[in-house]
Amino acid sequence: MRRIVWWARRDLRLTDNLTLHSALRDAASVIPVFILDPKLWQSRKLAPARRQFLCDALADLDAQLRERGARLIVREGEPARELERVVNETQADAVYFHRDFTPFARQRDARVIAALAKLGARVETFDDNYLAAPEQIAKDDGAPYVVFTRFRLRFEERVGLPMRFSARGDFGVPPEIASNDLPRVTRDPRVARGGETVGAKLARAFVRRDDGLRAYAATRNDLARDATSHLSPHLHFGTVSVRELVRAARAADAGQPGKAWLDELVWREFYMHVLYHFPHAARGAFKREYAALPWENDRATFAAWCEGLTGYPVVDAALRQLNETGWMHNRARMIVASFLTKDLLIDWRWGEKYFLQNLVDGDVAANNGGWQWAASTGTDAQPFFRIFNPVLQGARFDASGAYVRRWLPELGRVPTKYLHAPWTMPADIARQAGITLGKTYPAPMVEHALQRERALRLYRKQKSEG
DNA sequence: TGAAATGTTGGGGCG
DNA sequence: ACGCCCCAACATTTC
Repeated sequence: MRRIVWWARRDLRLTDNLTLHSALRDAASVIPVFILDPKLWQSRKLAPARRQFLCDALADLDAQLRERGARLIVREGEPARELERVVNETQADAVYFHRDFTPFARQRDARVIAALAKLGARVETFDDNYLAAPEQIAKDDGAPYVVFTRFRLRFEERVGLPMRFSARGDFGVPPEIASNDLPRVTRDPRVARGGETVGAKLARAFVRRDDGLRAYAATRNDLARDATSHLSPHLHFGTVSVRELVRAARAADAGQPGKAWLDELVWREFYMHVLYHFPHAARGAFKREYAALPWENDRATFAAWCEGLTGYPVVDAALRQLNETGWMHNRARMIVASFLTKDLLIDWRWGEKYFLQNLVDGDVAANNGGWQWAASTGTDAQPFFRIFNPVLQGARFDASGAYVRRWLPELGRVPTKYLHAPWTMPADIARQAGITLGKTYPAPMVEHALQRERALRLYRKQKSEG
């Protein structure tokens, strides 16, 4: 009787899961395993919000498996070694898992495949959490794409309406092997709940609601409304199926706004594609002429950015939102990234790392792509002279000031007119609003106009020197 | 998926 | 009536 280990990673769901579907099809007994890699799990830098979301997802997965008479085996340790053990203990014939394309994951999986080959266990991998495999999209000459609009054209040619893979079948009798308890953390109610059950509800609501998918193009930049889908952490951990999302969005026939949202999924594909084909981008600038930009990298300045103490309200509100909830509005991500790189002259990789550690949806490929876009070092990035003005961005995308007031209650009584530039407030109004710059709220740590000029000089010089 | 600088136009005030 | 200036509004160019 055939036993197959389903090594669950970033596919923590039963619905429309190609790997699970294949295991149930091929085996009389399927053993779901999740491995906590101490390299990630024990890292002190891993934000509680991320931990919490993953714990939710594992608990939900286990609960669903129990309804099917199975359970989730949780192990902690080096993946290759733990899988060897599981295979030995269960006498499994094969291990199935989906491909993950980050450099770290590819190395890890190569070790796993080598270790299992020695044991004589069959390994099969599947492409599950992207719509297209990285090899599937290429120019006519076989080269990978580096420009989004061309990538999208080819993507639309090659990727139709995705299939659905059922999880029909029997898991068989759960093996009597050791499992760690499900990891638990103290829940913070400000952090989004994880898990397939929540993800499915969120997806359904977003596609159906009038202010969801149908309004996306018009509302997505409104910081206070926060009308984006919030599905990114679910996409990262695979607690929703990206194929299911495409089917649902297409079925909703939401016109142009729906297409704008589907485009965001294509960006996700594009950034994975780029990282896969250009691994050097994981470590530094995709555009090599910007590999050695002389960043100032002042540690105290960076700390102020992290804590949301820059003195620019829209920037500070965004960082506080991140620190308190593990989430940041996408428009705000662009604003703070522009500010870190072009106003504070700090290496985008510092910000990239901070995001990856603290965002619940922190995803190597999308995060790297986004930061390189903002820093103008990436594929199809914004040109270096596009520099966001944090005051104007605040006024445009948080016109009512509700976003800033929500995350910076100390500015609650500042009139909207001055909210995004409190240093311009006349003394008597500041007194009435209870603001003493430098005390109740920081004075701006840099002058935007000045820093903009410095950034322009820096990039221009670097570009000419190659 | 910018912003600032610079250029152009046209209406109104004024001598 | 006319030229001149000012400047807001809009357009274009530049970074």
